[in-house]
Amino acid sequence: MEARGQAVAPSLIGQAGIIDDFGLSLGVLLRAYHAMVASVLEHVPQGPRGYQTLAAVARGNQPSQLALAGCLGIDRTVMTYLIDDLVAAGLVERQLNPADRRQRKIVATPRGISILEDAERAVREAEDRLLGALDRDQRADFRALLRRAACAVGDVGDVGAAGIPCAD
Amino acid sequence: MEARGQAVAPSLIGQAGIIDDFGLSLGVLLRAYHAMVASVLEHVPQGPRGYQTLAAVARGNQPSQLALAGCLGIDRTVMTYLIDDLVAAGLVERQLNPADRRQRKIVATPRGISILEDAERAVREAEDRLLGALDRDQRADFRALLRRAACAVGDVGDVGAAGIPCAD
DNA sequence: TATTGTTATACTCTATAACTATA
DNA sequence: TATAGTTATAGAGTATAACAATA
Repeated sequence: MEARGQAVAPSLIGQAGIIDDFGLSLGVLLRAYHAMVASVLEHVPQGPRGYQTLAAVARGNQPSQLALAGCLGIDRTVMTYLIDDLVAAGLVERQLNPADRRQRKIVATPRGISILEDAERAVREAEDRLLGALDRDQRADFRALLRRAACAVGDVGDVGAAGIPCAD
Repeated sequence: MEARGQAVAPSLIGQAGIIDDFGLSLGVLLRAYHAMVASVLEHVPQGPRGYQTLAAVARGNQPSQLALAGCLGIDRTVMTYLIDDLVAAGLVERQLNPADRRQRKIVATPRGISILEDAERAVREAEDRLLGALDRDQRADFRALLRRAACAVGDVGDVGAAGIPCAD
């Protein structure tokens, strides 16, 4: 509802040497990703973030909410609300760790697993639509390069020494 | 200051089949980008966003704040504050368009151009550090694929018909 | 009547601090 | 004393609505 006349130009990204900014492209792509997967994640609370958390719960093996928050790069206070919503939706459960009763181990319910599997398919399709300008090989290349780059930056900083190395 | 013991794992991204999420990788990379360039853009108000706006002002030729906002994908109300700060820093000026006195054409000052040129070099170096896990050819590939993908999503929706086609 | 720019307001997301319980 | 989790509060960032000036 914004670009009506000819006054408002479309994105300048990629327009032959006018503006070709890496950060802007990254931001545009992430925003478009959020918009696209949001419409596909109606059964998952908190959209992409809830989906990523559910996937980390089901596919990973994190012993606590804190560990979960750490590996997703979000705050532990945010994780509380996130888990609250996932529990309310019946997708995960909080289990007390008998060995250390301060920790809550988050496990996916059967329903959570089922929803996740559907969501993974739908998200994958949305991603391919998002990368529609690239052909199959280019999409695969882009995914691989993105993964490698993100993996490397995820390892910098305070982790590293004690950290599990990024299996490339 | 978070991962001390062995309880908190580093990012799960890329860890051999545990979690390999496109959206998570994109988010991680953008956050790291923001952190990296922020430390490099001390002379540019509003960090990456101010930098992108300054670049759009200097490199593009947008007739109004609204056009500027449109091509950067931000709200016109945000653009007002952004321009306010860039003007206060002496990097751009508001010029009234005599042909349509509702519009303000934003132009870069000599100081703005100078700051921009320095910033562009510094940002480029920061980007290469960010993509340090990729070699030279891979970085070039990644930049090109990212640009093409972002360009395509930037063109969808309300623009398109009236829009300038994305010069690929 | 519609559009540009501004201002004020509200809403969302995230970060900080304080608290409880466990160790 | 330190850590896991929760809650409350505050701060960014962003979106919505109302307004003045101009077309």
